[in-house]
Amino acid sequence: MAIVAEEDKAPGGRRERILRSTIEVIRERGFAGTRVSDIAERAGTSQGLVLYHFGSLAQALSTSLTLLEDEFYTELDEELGQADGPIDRLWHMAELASGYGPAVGDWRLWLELWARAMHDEDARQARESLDRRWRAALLTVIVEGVTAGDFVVSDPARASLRLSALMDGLAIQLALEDPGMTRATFTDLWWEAAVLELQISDPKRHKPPRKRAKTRA
Amino acid sequence: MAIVAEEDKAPGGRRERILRSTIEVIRERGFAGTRVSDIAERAGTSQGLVLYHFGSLAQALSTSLTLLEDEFYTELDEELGQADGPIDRLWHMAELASGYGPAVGDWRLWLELWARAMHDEDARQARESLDRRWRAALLTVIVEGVTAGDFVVSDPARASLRLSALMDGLAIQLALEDPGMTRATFTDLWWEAAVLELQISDPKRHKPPRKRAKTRA
DNA sequence: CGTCAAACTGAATGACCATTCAGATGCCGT
DNA sequence: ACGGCATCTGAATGGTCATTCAGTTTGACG
Repeated sequence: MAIVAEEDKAPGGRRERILRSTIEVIRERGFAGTRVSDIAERAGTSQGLVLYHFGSLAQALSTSLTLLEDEFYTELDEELGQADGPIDRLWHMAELASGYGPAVGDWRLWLELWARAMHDEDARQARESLDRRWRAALLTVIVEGVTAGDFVVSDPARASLRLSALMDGLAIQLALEDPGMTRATFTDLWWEAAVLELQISDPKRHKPPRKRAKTRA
Repeated sequence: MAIVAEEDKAPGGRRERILRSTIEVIRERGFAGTRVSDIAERAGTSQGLVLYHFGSLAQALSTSLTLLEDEFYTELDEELGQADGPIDRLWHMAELASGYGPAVGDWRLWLELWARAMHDEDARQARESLDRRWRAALLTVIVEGVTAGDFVVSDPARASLRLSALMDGLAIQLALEDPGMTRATFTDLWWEAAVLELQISDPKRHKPPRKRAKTRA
């Protein structure tokens, strides 16, 4: 009889489980604080297996980054698909970024990634790719809105660059739990800037009701 | 005859020298990559001395943070004292942040600090204090400008929060050497946002000539 | 000079960890 | 039932540090 721990629910088997655990540990302890033994313990396996699958801790860390990218992309597409119309989609992005989903708004992980990107090539690429993707999504929404006549901007690229930078900046305070910064303040401040920057003429439909509240892992 | 290495120019003796070296090493290798031996080597002393003065690596790291704070404050006051009038002062802050001076615009160090702040109490306090100070300075300038009639803002606190967040966000790209982000773009994008946010009516005196170009350490 | 404390050194010491390894254990095809 | 391969384990192994320590140098002060 094969012994199957009840934790083994997730598809993908042990290997993927280890990757997920790796991300969780990084989130909690940071890249620098992540040990092979932490990962193994979290995944419910032996240290040996982690190394068996990934060869080294460094490899395990960077492989987990690509899993993170996948989840980011998936979440982004999925969530943006639900909104219709530029204004709605823009609002949805603000919510996502404020920590709504499991991957996109996971700012503690983001801070870790930024710091690591300065010293590690894989991290550098991962963050650049993630960032590019996010900014592209924002740009798309903006262009869409301009076409539809909802937004008025002279330079959409500039606007998306600035609005995404603003998000990052606000996110730092959010991640660091700065007194005076909450998810609500985050979306509030950002949305106000967006309204200004994009000259949103009809921002009446501001706060559509939230949908699900679950958070994976 | 006392042997004085020519490096010993800096006042404050060995102890302070070690702290400076510590900051330099953190800047280059990050908190996680900083070893006692790196610090000792950089400072031209033995490992033993580092521990003699600070007791532990962790203590050396956090003590160096307070030196960093001091330099930050000094630089900020000094630089802001040079500008006159709110618009000028605001522009000066943009320049400072873009990496003009040695401490304030040292964004790689900032990213390191943010990441460490999530796991280390001393770092958390240092960054919060630094951040508070910076935002307070910005707020002061804004209020000054409102009083003088140069700016028009309904909520100065909100404005300063948003403008400093934007700086942080742009700074990330600068620190990470994102293609398409330079010091010039940084000040450009930020200034444009400031003009919009503060309704600067007379932004004619945009780019006063730079002064000195030297960089400490 | 001589003494004493502070500053300083460099060679142990020992802890912590990634990595290796010798071997279980399960599984699949025959 | 059996060979063979992938998966998996836990106990070594060894390297990399922070930290300790026994002792040397320096400088101030009598």
